[in-house]
Amino acid sequence: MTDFRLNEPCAVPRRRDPASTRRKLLVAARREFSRNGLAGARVDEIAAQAGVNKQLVYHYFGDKDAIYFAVLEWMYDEIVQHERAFNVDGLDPDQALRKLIQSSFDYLEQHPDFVAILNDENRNDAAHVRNLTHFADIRTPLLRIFSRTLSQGVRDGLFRKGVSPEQLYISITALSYFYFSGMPTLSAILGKDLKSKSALRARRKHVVDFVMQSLRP
Amino acid sequence: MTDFRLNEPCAVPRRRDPASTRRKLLVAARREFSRNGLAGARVDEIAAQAGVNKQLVYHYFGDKDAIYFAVLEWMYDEIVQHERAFNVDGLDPDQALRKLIQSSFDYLEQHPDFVAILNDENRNDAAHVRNLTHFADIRTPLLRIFSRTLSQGVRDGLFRKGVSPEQLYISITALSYFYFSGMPTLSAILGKDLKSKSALRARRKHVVDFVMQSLRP
Amino acid sequence: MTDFRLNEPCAVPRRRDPASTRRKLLVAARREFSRNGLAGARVDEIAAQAGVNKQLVYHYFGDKDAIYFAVLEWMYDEIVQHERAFNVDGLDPDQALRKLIQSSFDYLEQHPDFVAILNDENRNDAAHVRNLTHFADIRTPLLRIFSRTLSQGVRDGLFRKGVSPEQLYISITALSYFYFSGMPTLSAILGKDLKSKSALRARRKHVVDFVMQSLRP
Amino acid sequence: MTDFRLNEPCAVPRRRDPASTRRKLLVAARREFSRNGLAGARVDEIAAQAGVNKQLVYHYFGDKDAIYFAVLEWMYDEIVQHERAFNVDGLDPDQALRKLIQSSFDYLEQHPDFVAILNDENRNDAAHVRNLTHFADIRTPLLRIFSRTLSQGVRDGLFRKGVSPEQLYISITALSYFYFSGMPTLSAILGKDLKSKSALRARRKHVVDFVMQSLRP
DNA sequence: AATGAATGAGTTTTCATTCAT
DNA sequence: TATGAATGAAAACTCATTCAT
Repeated sequence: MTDFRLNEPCAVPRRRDPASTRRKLLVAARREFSRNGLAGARVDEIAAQAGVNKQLVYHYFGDKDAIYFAVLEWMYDEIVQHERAFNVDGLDPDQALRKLIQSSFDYLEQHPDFVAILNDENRNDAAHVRNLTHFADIRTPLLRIFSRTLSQGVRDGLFRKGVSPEQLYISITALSYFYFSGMPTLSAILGKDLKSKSALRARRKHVVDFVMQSLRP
Repeated sequence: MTDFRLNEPCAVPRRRDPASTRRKLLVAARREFSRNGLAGARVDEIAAQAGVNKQLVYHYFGDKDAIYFAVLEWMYDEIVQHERAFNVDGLDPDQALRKLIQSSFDYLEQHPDFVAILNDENRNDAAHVRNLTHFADIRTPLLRIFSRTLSQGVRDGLFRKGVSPEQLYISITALSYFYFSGMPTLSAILGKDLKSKSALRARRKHVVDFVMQSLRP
Repeated sequence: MTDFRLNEPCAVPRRRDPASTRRKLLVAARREFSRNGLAGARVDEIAAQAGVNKQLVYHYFGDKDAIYFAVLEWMYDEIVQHERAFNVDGLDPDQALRKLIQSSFDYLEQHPDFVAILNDENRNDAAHVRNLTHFADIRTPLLRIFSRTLSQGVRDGLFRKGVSPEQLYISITALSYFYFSGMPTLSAILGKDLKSKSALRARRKHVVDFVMQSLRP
Repeated sequence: MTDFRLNEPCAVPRRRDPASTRRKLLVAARREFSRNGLAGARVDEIAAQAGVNKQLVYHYFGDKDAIYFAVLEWMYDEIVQHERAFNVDGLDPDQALRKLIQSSFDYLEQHPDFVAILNDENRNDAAHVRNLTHFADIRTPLLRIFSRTLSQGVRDGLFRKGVSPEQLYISITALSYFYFSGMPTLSAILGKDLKSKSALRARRKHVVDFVMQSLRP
C-alpha cells in the first residue's frame, strides 16, 4: 500500500504480478470454499480476501465453478506431492505402517480446509472431483505401499492374514478423517474440546494402537 | 377446480390438513438440505417438492433456518428413539459389541440424508446442532452402554485393557460413517462401486472384525 | 397512485392485479425493445417503465429473452387480428388493391415499434420469429387476398398479366415499410422531415399511385 | 517468446504494421456491428476477430462508439465512391433508369453488412449517421442523376408526368432494400429461400419491371 | 506499437421473505 | 390455512475502458 523506498522507483515490487494475483485468488478461494462450501461461498468475498478486483476471478478462472475446480486441482496436487515424498524404504512393516497411520493423521490435522472441501464434494456426489484428470492415479502409489507393507507383514508373521488392503486403507483414513471432519458435532456430544493439544495427541495414539492391535496375528 | 357438491362446501376432503402439510414440508426439506446443504437448498424447491405453497414454509416454520433446524430436531429424535430402542441386555460383551457395531453401520446405511446433513453441519461448525435442546443427552445412553460393555468385557478377560470408551465410540462410528460419507470420492479413488450389496456386506464384516480383533486381550 | 373513492375500501382498485401487471410489463417491454433492440434493452428500464419490481419480469416471463419473445407474440397476434378483420368483399379489384396498399401503409405508420422490432429481428436472422407457433400462417390470409384480387383484376382486364402475387406482396410492403424503417437516414439524406403530416400524405399517395400505375395493362 | 537474434532486435518482420492493424480492426468491427448491432457488439470480439490486442481498439479509435463511427465513415466512402463511378452518360433515359435500379439492387446484394448496420442506425434514429461530415452530400450526385433522367424521360415521352424524383428514389431503394433487409422474416412468412440464385434473379427482374411499368406514360 | 493485467460500473438473475386476498 | 403476487437485497457475471510494462 505505502511505498517506503523512495529512491528506487523501478524496484516498486508487485504491481502487475499475474502469478501472484492468481495465487492470492486461489488461497482466498480455498479458504472461502472450505468455510462455506461451494454454494455458500461468495465470489465477492474471494476477491476481497485476495485484495483484488472481483473481475479477476473471471479473468483468471472463468466462473465460480472453475475457480472451485482449480482449488480442487491444487489440493489434489498437494496430496500427490505429499504421497510421492512419502518413503518407508528400509522400515520393517510394523514401523512402516505406524508411519503411514501417523502421516495420514498429521496431514489431515494440518489441512482442515481439505477435509471441509472434500466433505462438500462428497455431498455433491464428487461431481467435480470425478473430472480431475487422472484423479484415480491418486490411489496407485498409496495403495501399493499399503499392499506391500501389509503382505510383507503377514509374511513376516507380524500381521494377521485376511485383511484386505483396500478395507485397511479406508479404515485408517476413516479413523483420522472422521475425527477432524466430525469434530464440531463430536465435541458437542462428548462435551469436550477435541482439538486441544492433549486431545489430538491422545487420538493420534489411539488410532495407531487401534490399528496395530487389530492387525496382530 | 369446480366443486360439484353444492350443499357441502366444507366437506371437500383433505384440503387443509395442517399436520400432513407440515410433514410433507419436513420430508421435502430433509431431502433438499441433504442434497444441497443449507446454503445450496432452495425454499422454492422445498415447497415444490412438498407440493404446497412456498409461503407455508414461513407459516409453519418462520424462515429457512428454522425449517433446517426442524429437520435437525427430527433427525435427532429419530436417533434418540433408535438408541432408546437399542437393547443389549442378556448379551455377553462380545455379542453386545458386535451388535452395537452392526447397528451403527446399518443405521448410517439406511439414513444417507442424515450423513449428508451432518457433514454440512460440521463444516459449519455445528452451529445449529449446538442449539438442539439437550443435544448432549444423546451421548448418555449410548456412551453408557459402551462403557459398561467395554469394562465388563475387560473384566471377563474378553477385551484388552486401556481402551478409552470415548475413543472406541469415535472409532466405531468413524469406520462406518466415513465409508458412507466419503463414498463418492472413495469410489472414484478405488475405481469400484462401494454401494453394491456385496461391497456393503464386505465393509460391514470388515468393520466388525477390525474392531473385535483390535480389542482382543 | 391516489385513491379518490374513500368510502369503498374493497373497491380500492388495482392492488394485486396480475393481468394488469403482466400487461404493463409487456407494454413497457415493447417500447424498450423497439427503442434499443434486444441487446440494448434493459430489464431494469422495462420494470421501471411498468412501475413494478424488476423481479416480476422474471416471475411472469422467465428471462429477458422470454419477455422479448412474448412481445413478438403480441405483435404477431395484433397483425393476425388486423388482417383477419380486413375485408375487401364487394370491392372491385382496383378498389380492393388500393385499400390493401393504404391499409398496409397506415398500419406501419401507426405501429412504429413493430417496424423497429422487426428490423432487429431481421438483423438477428429472425431467430425468435422463427419459433412463433404457426408463424407461417400469417401469410395465408393476406397472400390469398392478394392472389385473388390480382388474378381477378387480370381477368377483368384491369391489371396487366405476369405479376407474381408474392413479388407484389413484397413490393407493396417494401414501398411503405422502408419509408418508415429508413426514415431517420432518409430524412438526413433528403434534408427534409418525412414524418410531417404532408410528407406522410404525399408518400401514401405516391405508393398507391406507383403500384396502381405499374399494374396497368 | 525469446528472440534469438541478438543483433537485430528490430528486424523482426511485420510485427508492428499500424496500417494493417487498423484495417484488420475495421474489417472485424464492420462484421461484428453488422451481426450484433452497436449495443450487441463486443469490443473483445472485434479485437479477437482482428487477431490483435483489445487495447488497440482504444489506441487507434478511442472508444467503441468511435470505431463504430469509423465503420460508418468507411461504408459511406464506399457508397460515395460507388456512385461517383456510376455513369449513365450516353444512355437514353429508359436504359439509364434500368441501370440505376439494377445497380442499386446489386450493391445491396453485395453489401449485406451495410444493410444490417443501416437498420441499426435507423432504429437509433440515425444518431451517428447524422454526424458524418457532409453526409447530406451523398444525395446530391444520385438525386441529380435521378432528376435529370426522370425529367428527360418525361420530355422524351418515355415516362409519365407527375412522379417526384425523391419519391422515385425512395421507392427504387425500397424495392431492393426491403428484400434484403427483411429477408429472414420474409423467408419465414413465404416459406421459401429468398437468397437462392434464382430467387435473386427473379426479384431483380421484378423490381426493374415494376418500376419501368409504373413510369409508362 | 503492442500486450495483457486490472478496474469499476453496470446488467442479468437469484432468492429469501413479505403482502394481499 | 392456503395461494400467488410482489419486494428488496444480494449474487453471479459482463463489459467498456484504463494502467503498467
